[in-house]
Amino acid sequence: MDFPGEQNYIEQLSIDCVIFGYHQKQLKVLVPKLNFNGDFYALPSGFVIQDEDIDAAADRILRGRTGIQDTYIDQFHVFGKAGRSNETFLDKLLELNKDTLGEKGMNKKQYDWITKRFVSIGYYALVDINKVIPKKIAIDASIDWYDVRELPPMIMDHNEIVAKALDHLRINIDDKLIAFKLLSETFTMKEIQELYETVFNKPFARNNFQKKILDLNVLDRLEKKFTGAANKAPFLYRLRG
Amino acid sequence: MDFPGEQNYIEQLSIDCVIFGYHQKQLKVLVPKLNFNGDFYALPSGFVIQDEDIDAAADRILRGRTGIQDTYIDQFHVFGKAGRSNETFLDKLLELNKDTLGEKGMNKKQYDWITKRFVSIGYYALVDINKVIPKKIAIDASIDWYDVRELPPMIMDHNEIVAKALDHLRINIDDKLIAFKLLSETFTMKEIQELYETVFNKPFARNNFQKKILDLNVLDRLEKKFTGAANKAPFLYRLRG
DNA sequence: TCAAAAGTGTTGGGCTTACACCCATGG
DNA sequence: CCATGGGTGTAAGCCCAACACTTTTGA
Repeated sequence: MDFPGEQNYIEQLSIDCVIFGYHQKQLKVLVPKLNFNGDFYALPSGFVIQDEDIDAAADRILRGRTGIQDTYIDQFHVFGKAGRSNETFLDKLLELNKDTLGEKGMNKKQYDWITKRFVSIGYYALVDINKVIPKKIAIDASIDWYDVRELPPMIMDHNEIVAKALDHLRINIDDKLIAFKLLSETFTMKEIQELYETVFNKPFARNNFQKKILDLNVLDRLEKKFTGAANKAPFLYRLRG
Repeated sequence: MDFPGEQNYIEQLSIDCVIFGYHQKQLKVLVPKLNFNGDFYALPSGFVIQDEDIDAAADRILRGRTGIQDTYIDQFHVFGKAGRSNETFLDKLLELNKDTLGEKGMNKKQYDWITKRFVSIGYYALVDINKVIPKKIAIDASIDWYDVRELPPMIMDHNEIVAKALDHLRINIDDKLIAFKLLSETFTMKEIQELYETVFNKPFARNNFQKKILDLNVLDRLEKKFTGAANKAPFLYRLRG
């Protein structure tokens, strides 16, 4: 969430980003907490500048919180119910922040702008969580990775947006070869499998899974990875190209 | 395309509808021609009223040109390139309609509103072409069904929008059981097959196709259809439920 | 009785799934 | 040499594509 200030944005149109990461068998979503009294969590969001492609706006929002670009990001759904507005949450926020609001610098004009009914384009991005140093922007009190199954209650319909993003991730993970975007540059077969098992919340047979992934013909097999464990060392792989 | 007049619409946000019909082995799209000098074709479009769901807006636009509601309609993509504006086409239109423009009633304020950069949500709908009597609205000179492969050049990126809608129709036709929406209430297996062959532009084996469709378990077999032809009469089917 | 088109059966190949076995590794 | 976990092979079953055959219809 951005306070629009004097920026030349398209009105009543926003972009919400569901940024997925993966770490220790958990699928994670990057969620900032707003820098106000009260526990307000909101997806990384923003608006579209007048002379900016919507995809570029989504990239910009992603980059603002992660520093990442050139990863997978795609629109997946438009959220446009009639009553879809920041007003409810913002009034609650204002109520809890009467005293400090002057400092934070939201004026009446901004309030009117931001509390209109909004149509939001949902984007989801997949990032290598190790490459990301989450960045707070002005309105963030904190920004952290949360397990997709243990998200805090977020403002508006943001929890639904994540649920729908996860649906689309599942649908597209095989067709668009996007799973690898969640892993480091090199990874073992077991790591891919655990990622799949996390995303789909079900086990896969080890041998058949390996066959399926290798049959995609998009991985290069690299050297073995010696961990020191008393067992056969797994190969490392890397996405080709 | 609608001239916004005094309506309370969301600015810079439009909805474009690709309305598919099917007739005589042709997949058709409903395209109005604008009531101005010059050959301006544009998809049925409109804007979102402030207190209206975007889905309701799409329904309203569909209903306005077809009278149809309660059919399949769904958003499929947002078109939001930075330079996406009516200005180029509208200036050409104005140039060709200098003399009559006063009558048509577009004023400067409306011109400014309509020529801004627009983000458009693409919807596609599937209708039973026999149930539709295409309706001209004020700005239409005519409205007709065109073979999806022989569309006239349309304004802005509308030809691309149709191409993308067709992609989504192909992707969803099996999963969402939407093909039947393009047929009359009762139909023969051959008619379904011809529809599929038209949509995918390739032949299907008759016996295997029948098996596949019946295995969906969504059709009721009705009485036979006697056409008077000197051959076995095919069964009629109807979508169950 | 015949041609045309609809309905149904059957076979083979490819892909997925389940089970089994072998191999590398460090203690 | 053993436990552990990784890599690979194989057979069964399912799905889909191709071919074949039968049935119905009106001339």
